[in-house]
Amino acid sequence: MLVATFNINSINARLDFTLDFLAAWKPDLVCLQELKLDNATFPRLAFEAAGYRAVTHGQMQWNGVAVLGKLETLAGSEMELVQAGLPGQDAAGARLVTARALGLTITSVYVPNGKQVTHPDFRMKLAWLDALAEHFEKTLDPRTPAIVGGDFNLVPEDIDSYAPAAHAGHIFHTDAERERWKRILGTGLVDLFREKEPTTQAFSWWDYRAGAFHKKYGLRIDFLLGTRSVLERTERVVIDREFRKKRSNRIPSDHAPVIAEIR
DNA sequence: ATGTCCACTAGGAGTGGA
Repeated sequence: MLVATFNINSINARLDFTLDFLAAWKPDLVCLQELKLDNATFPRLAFEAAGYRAVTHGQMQWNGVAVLGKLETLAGSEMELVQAGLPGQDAAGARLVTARALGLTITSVYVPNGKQVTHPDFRMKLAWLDALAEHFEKTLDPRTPAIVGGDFNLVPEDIDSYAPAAHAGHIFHTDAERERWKRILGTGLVDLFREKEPTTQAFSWWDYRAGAFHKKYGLRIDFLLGTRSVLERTERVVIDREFRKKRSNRIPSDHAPVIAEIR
C-alpha cells in the first residue's frame, strides 16, 4: 500500500498536476493540503473519474485539506469523516481533516506558516501546534495504526534545511517550533522518512522565488507520521522531487509529494 | 535574500498570503 502527502497549492491551478501524480504513483491514500477552495467547489467528479474518493475540509481562497482514498483499494468499504477542523482553532482556517479508511485513521494537516517570528501569526502558529498536540493526546491511540500527513511548516533538525546556520532562530527553524514538533511526536508518532533514512538530506519544499529549486535551497517541511505499528510495516519513504519540476509546461506546486510504501 | 505563484476583487492592476 502507498500512502502520500502533497501540498498542491490550489486544486484549481493544479488539478491536472494532481491527477498526473495519482496516475503515476497510484497511491492508495493521499493527504492533500492547500486546496484553496471550499467543499462545494471541490472537483469531486474529476477525482471520482480518476478513481478516488475524497473527504475534504475546505474554505474559500486559502488553506483547505483533504484525504483521498483509491476506490479500487476501498473496494466498496467506507471512508468516513472523523474530524473536520482542529478543535478550538477554527479562526486559523481549515487545516485539519481526519478520515477512517482501510482499518486505519489518517489525518491531513496544514500548519499555519507564521510569517516571521516577530509577526502575530507566529504566536498563532505555536498555539495551533499546541492544540494539535493536545488533540492527538486526547484522540490518538498509539497502539493502533494511525497516519498523519501534512505540511508542518517547520524544520525538525538542521539536516532538514539547506542553510540551518543562516536561518537559526528564524521562521521554520526556531526552538519554539521544534519543541512543539517533539511534543506532537510524543503523542505516539514517528517521522517515517527520518526513521527509514536517518542520515539522508532530502527536501520537500523550495521557494518559487530566486531560483531556489535549481540552487537546491530547500527545506523538509512535509511529513508522513505514523504510529509504531505503521513504522513496523513501512518498507520505504521517498520524496519525489520530479513533481517539483514543470510538466508539459504546467507550473508545479512549490512542494514535492512524500510517499511511503507500507505492507 | 527574494529573480514567483495564487486567489480575490473587479472588470485592470493592486493586495495579501505563502
